[in-house]
Amino acid sequence: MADSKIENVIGALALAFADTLQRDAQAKAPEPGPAASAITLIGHVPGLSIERLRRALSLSHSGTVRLVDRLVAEGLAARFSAPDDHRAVALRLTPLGETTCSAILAARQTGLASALAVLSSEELQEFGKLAAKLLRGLVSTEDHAYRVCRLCNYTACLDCPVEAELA
Amino acid sequence: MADSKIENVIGALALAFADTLQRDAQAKAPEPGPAASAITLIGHVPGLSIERLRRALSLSHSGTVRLVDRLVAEGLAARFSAPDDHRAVALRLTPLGETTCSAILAARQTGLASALAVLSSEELQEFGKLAAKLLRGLVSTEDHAYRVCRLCNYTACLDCPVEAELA
DNA sequence: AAAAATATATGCTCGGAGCATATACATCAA
DNA sequence: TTGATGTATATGCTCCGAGCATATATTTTT
Repeated sequence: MADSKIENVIGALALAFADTLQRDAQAKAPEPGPAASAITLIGHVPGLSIERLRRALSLSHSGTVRLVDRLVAEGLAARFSAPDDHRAVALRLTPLGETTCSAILAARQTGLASALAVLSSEELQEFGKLAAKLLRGLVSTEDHAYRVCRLCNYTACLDCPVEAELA
Repeated sequence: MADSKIENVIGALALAFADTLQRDAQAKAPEPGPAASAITLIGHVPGLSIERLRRALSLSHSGTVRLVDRLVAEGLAARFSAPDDHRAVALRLTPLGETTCSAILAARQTGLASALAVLSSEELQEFGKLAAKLLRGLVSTEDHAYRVCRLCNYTACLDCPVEAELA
């Protein structure tokens, strides 16, 4: 099999996976777009600032502020003043936000698992090993790491290759 | 390695790959969003109708019509009446559109190749084999196939697993 | 031939996203 | 301490893509 063909197949698979991942996640979010990622990120990093969120989501500053406005209006998140830097906002999920976050992660997990079900256990292990190697090669900065892991279920990702690469 | 962790890693990798893929592709397109996919799809399927394009891009009808309006206004595509169905529009790329299409595919290819460079040749073969198996399991309808392959370089994808699955 | 379905086009409105700007706080220099 | 610069957040303004509802043309079905 020629390399260019392999690259094509991998690219198509990545698009397909990312599509279903985002579709499943967004279906449980209050609105389409980056809201689902914002919720899971805040859920994983309580006290996250708007600026870090902005970089993780690759949005403009005002876009991020408005997104947070909407999340707060929906009762999913709340603003606190950051203890260490009084300019910054510390974002946290409300109990309702936590529930939504769990629903998003569960939906994402279900979709992924069913897409991977065609692989045998050995194949899944092998695929995961190579995926981890690729992931380590991709992530360089902390901002990029937040971006890549924006829909991850962190409780399931102890010993994450992204963290390993940054450390 | 627990399955849930493997799924997490694979999901993150898919997001990361899809991100760079779309970023690289959109950088060569006249506008962000689905324009890059529209151009490569029309490039691969000359005579494509707006309705098929709509389904491949998961847009509304009016959104697709307006997108095509813009592509035509930019001189990248042209509308013809379809020979078999006089209701339908047959879309084709102009020479300028072909150039843009090639640039998009080349940028996508470059980004993918560099992301995959950390794998050895054997690992790449193995990863591609498993990716092809996953892809075959994912694609069911022809519309979905167009969607999955919306940024593929079709000339590099002879004997594509998606086509194999549909046949 | 009439009715239903399909493909495209367009007026209208909504809402998310960015730009420019304003304010508050932090940090560094003198 | 004070002043200057940089950083974090907020908001008025505008633009533009996206969907809804509707209209028209063509094909298919009855």
